[in-house]
Amino acid sequence: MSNSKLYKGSLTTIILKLLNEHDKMYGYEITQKVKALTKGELKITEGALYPALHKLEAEGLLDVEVAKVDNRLRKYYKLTETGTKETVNKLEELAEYIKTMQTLVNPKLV
Amino acid sequence: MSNSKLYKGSLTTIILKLLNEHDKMYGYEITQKVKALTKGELKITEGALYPALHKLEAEGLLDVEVAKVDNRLRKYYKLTETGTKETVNKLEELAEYIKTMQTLVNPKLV
DNA sequence: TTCTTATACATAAGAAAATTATGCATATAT
DNA sequence: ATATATGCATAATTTTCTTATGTATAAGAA
Repeated sequence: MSNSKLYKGSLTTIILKLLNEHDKMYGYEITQKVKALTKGELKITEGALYPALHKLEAEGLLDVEVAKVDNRLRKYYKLTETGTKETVNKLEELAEYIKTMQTLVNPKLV
Repeated sequence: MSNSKLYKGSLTTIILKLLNEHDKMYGYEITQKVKALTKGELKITEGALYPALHKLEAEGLLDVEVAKVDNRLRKYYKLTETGTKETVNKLEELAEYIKTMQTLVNPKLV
C-alpha cells in the first residue's frame, strides 16, 4: 500500500478473500481490484504483494498457473483446499480484531 | 500483544485513545486496562508498550511525570496538545481502515 | 521463611511485514 | 518518440511487533 496505512497482517487476508470470491486472479489484477473496490483508498504495492503471494504459495495455500496473454506473462493464483480453510480462519480473525478494536476505541457502543 | 494478532499500527492508536479517556495513565495500568476491556483477548506486552510510549514521548505527543507509589516507580503519561490532535487523526484512520476492510471482506453489506 | 505472583520499569535480539527503490519486458496511447 | 499501462520480480531499509531477559519492590501462599 502506498498512501494509506495498511495494518500488519491485513494483506494476506485481503488476498485470500479476493481469491475466495474470484476463483483465480493474477497479481496485477489484485492490485487493480483493491484499488477499484476501495475507490483508490488502498493501493497495494508490488513490493508487498508479490512476496506475499510467493509465501502463500510456499505454504500451500495457493496454486499457480502461468499463462501468456497478449505476449505478456500472467501468473494466475487460486486457493487450494487448505487455502480455502485458512481463508475462513483469517476472516474470523479479522472480524474478531475489528470487534476488539471497536471495544477499545468506542467502548460506549459495545 | 501475546496471544492474539495485533495489527501493525494499532498499538499507538490504543494508547492514545486510552489516554484521551483517562487523562493520565502509567504503563502497567495500560496493559491491565486493555486486558480488562477486551476480557483478556488482547494482551499488550511490555516489549511493545514501553518503546511505543517512549516514541510517542519523543514525538511530543505525550508528557511524562514520574511518581513514587508504595516505594515503586510509576511513570504517568498524558496527552500533550499535539497528542490530542493526533489522537483524533489516528481514530479517524482506524475507522477508515475498518470501513475499507469491511468493503473488501464483506462487499455485500456495504 | 521461602517461593510465587503481582506490580513496575527497561532493553536487546530476532522475526514479520510493510515501504521504497529498482529492474526487466511488452503493449498502447499521445 | 515518449509516456503510461500492463506484468513480473527482488533488494535494501524501516517499522512494529514477539520473545527473552534484567532489575526491583510488595504481597500472599506454602
